Amino acid sequence: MARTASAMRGQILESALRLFSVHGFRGTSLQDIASDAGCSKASLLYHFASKETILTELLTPARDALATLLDRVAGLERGRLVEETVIGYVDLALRFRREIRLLFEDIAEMSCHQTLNVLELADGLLDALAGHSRRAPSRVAAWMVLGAVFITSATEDEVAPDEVLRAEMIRSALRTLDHSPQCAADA
Amino acid sequence: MARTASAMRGQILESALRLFSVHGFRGTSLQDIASDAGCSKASLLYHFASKETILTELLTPARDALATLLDRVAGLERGRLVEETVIGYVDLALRFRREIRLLFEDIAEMSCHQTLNVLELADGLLDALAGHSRRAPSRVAAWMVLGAVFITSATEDEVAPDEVLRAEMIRSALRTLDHSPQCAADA
DNA sequence: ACGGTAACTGTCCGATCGGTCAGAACTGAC
DNA sequence: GTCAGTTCTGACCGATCGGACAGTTACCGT
Repeated sequence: MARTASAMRGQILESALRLFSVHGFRGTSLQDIASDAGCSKASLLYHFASKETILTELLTPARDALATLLDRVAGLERGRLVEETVIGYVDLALRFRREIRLLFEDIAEMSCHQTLNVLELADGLLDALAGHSRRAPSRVAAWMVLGAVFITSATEDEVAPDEVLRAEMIRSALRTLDHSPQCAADA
Repeated sequence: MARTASAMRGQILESALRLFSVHGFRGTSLQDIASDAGCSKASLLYHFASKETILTELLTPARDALATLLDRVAGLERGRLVEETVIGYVDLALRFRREIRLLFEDIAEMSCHQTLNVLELADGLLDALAGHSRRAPSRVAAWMVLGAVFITSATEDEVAPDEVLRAEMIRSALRTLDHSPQCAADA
């Protein structure tokens, strides 16, 4: 074939991003990418030094964009700081959706394929968090609480002692859901 | 050796959970688990039918606990529903921390080891979201927003059109941070 | 003491992976 | 047409993985 270098490179990156975001980095082989991109595995390694080089090249734009955002808000006073950061972060996350998805590797795959059908449970949890509401704001907020608690509890660095962490997570979650607590502090 | 069956099984599960939560499922080999548990790889497969069986057995308690929670809150009226669900979910997440961590596989590993030092950026983002505050409530809320936006934007099912999603994410995030918006709707 | 059974292991296997390499196929400049 | 240089590929390699299996060891009821 011998197309121009940049064309094949672009095709490879596109295929890689798509496959990575579905099956994860480890779950996608060079052969998978090659088949999808319509070239040989050896051709991949002609254009990219290694599998990891492909990943790096895919994530670099998102990384740079985040760095730029942090630079931009660095000098702001506290009032504007939080707001600008939030807006910028949300925009970034939406722009680099597939890149974020690939970071999750195979959480989704693992959840689906397993004997334990976690998906159904997640749906139930989501529904309860949204107070059975089907309105978009409630659903979005429910998703956010789901993710927030999930990630925060997986945090490695000790943000706070467990008791404080628990109390703050509950309060923040109820705030996220715009739910005025009735007796949030009970066990 | 021939210890009692349950003792070796327990040791294997313990080693597996620890290694999975650090290096991820795919990133941990049966040999790794065997070495850590102090037995042969063949011994693993005597106690467990396959690698995946180990994973299933590890996740089952968390799955069951979540199912129990959903059952318990199923009949509640809306006022109590949200609150009980949030508290129950937070407690579950903290109780099954390591299980959750293993679901993330190697996000952490990927972030660290790469040329792009994402960790430093994440710290910066966290700091900005917390409005430079070092107080625990602010830090926890910042972590929650970080995770919330991250996961919500990775969502596959269309919760809402992108514009709605964006607006709701921003509003919810600011609510989570207990930040009264000054002009949250601007671009 | 002995035989059955549960616990355990060394060794091997096929599959798959990321990566190498020599050379074929194609291109554009002259 | 020729030829240098780029692009691409089939075939191969070593490593590693999950798993199979026959055989060994330790335990225990009788």
